[in-house]
Amino acid sequence: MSAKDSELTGVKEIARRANVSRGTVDRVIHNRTGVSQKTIDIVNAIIKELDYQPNIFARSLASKKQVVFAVLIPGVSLETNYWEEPLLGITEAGAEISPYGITLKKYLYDLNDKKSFLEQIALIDLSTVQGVLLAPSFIEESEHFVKKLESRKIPYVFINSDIQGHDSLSYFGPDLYKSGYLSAHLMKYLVKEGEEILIVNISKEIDNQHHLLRKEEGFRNYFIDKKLTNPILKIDIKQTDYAYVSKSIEDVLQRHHVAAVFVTNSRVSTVAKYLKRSGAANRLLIGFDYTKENLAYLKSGDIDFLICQKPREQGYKGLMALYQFVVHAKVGEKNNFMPIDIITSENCDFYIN
Amino acid sequence: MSAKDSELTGVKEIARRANVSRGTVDRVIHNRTGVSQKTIDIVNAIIKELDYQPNIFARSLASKKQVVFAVLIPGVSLETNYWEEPLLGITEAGAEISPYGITLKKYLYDLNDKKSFLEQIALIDLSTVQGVLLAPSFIEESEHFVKKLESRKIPYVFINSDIQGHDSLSYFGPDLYKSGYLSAHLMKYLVKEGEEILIVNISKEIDNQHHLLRKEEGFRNYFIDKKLTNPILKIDIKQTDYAYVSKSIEDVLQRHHVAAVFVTNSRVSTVAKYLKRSGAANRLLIGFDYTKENLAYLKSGDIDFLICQKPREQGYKGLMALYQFVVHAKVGEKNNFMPIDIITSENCDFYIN
DNA sequence: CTGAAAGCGCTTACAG
DNA sequence: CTGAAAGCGCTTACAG
Repeated sequence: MSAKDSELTGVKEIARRANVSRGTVDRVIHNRTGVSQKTIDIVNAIIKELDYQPNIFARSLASKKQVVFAVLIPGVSLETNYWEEPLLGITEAGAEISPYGITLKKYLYDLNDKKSFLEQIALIDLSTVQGVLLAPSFIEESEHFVKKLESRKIPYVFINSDIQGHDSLSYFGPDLYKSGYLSAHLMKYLVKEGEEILIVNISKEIDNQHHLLRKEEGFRNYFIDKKLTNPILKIDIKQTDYAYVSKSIEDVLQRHHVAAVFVTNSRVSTVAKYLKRSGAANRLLIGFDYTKENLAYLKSGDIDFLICQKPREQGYKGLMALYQFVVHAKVGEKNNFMPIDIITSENCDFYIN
Repeated sequence: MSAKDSELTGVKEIARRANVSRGTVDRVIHNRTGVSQKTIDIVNAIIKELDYQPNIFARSLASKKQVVFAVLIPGVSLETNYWEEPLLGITEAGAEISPYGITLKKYLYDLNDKKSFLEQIALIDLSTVQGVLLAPSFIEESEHFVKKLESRKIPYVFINSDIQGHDSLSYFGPDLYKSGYLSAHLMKYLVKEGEEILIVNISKEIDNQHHLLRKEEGFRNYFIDKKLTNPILKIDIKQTDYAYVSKSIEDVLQRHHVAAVFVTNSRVSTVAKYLKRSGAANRLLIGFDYTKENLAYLKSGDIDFLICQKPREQGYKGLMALYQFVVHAKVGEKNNFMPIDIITSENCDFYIN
């Protein structure tokens, strides 16, 4: 009956048309070895002609293969609980896709310790992993790692910060440059002409590619673009403990009359603590991220603005993108910049990451 | 071999233990008729004991049933493109779950026309629908409709506004009361003691259960809670065209010295237009939603604050909740209140719904 | 009220 | 390099 035309799809039909067995079609579909080039070409032509879409239910049912994704991000540190949020998003997405046979393996490193990053990488058995979600905090080491992934054709997604020039599936995170630029825009409202502004980078690992520097660049360029004349000072603080940070800030403040401070990451609470204790809290203070400590200082008025970029959503969407690609062969946008939220003491109670 | 212990799961094992056929187990699982109570009890006991989780791949593969969800929301109207956003979120979620055999049928009604709501409902063939996502804009009519859904055991999810006391699967949308309350909190910063404030409700269909009134209530209660003495006026405008709205506002402004205006929905742009034209734009103005028109008036300074509540996310998450329930039998949170975003001319460029 | 058999669209050994 | 057969865990008729 011609009604059977509607069945003209699927592996069986491809096999029929190509005059081969279903097993051979399967081999071609999965690029397995042991098929003559001639057969490969014939089968592929038919696949294309039919616009064949595999039935993922049947596929998953038949191949009892588990899909494993490795997640490589910082753990929560003493100084900041920022990474709680991305992890929550990742866990949420993981729960959603677990019915489809996806398993997550989490590798948490210490943001203050490059060695721990390498250690965690060493723990990942790439032969058992179908995709990687990672925050490439240490540029050089990350580049080395993703090259290894590329050579094994394991897809990977960046979150939180990006490394250009690599073959990542996609990126979910802030537009670092723009978030610095927006911070400067806010700053403009807060300082008067000619008043001095201090940029503070706090991280044990500031090399010349560090993502904090992208924010700084955006910040500075706003002032250049708008032809503003405020002097901009900056310090790189390479220890993260309170004693060291406060000492560093103190040094600058003694020598300069600083009206406003811009801290390029979530460690702004450490600065707020110092300003408050030293009685210098009337200085304006802008920083990043909705951590517990930052929130407290925001509410007490010691931090004026926090810039937030949906850390939870970064994790959620990053993992989903990996899933869509690996399971459904769907490729989404490569660069996915999160909205830049401005949090003040007025709306912070209503903010959800 | 005892290694086979690991297979002790699935329909086959249940059937073996219950001494019945797999067909009978299937009947019990799906509450189909034609099984003796005794058999039902035995099988259910074993299901519970085994904590049986059906394999959704096998299920979908075997039962070629398509799942259809009906989506009942307002279409874009002349006065506001607000509903573009929820629809985008719904479409996005729909694309994600379409590989799992889910189809969407969209029924768009006119927010200004109760009749169109009923007409769209009449178009929905409930016998072909496994779930409904709806914005219950007209309370009474919605209640009638969801009662019908309940009697047919069709699950449904509310977005944008909620109706209490019904058996909805869940709600995704603003906490209306709180968004009014927050608006008042903002308002407090903007007006001086004793200055008059005007509340404006604009809708063709304001009955005494209308969701705009919940926002008004929140707004008023803030002033009561904080013991603020500002006189609060209010008008209900039951036509949405510019001529009518402007006339209504004009009437009030001539008789009262109003310092600030609070419009309880996205039609704030109509008010902004009037205030601007009449040269009264120095009055403070707060309203709702990130529509094209509102954005323009926000940028020009005629609207001071917009309250937004993630319309796209409402649609996306609402549909996903329906999917999780119908396909995976997963029940999520019942009440899902969206974050309340405050948009100003400063951060509006970075806001994404 | 119940069972036996076929089938959903793939993949996986195994045999050649 | 290729094919025939069995099987993944369910559901669907059909027969009784």
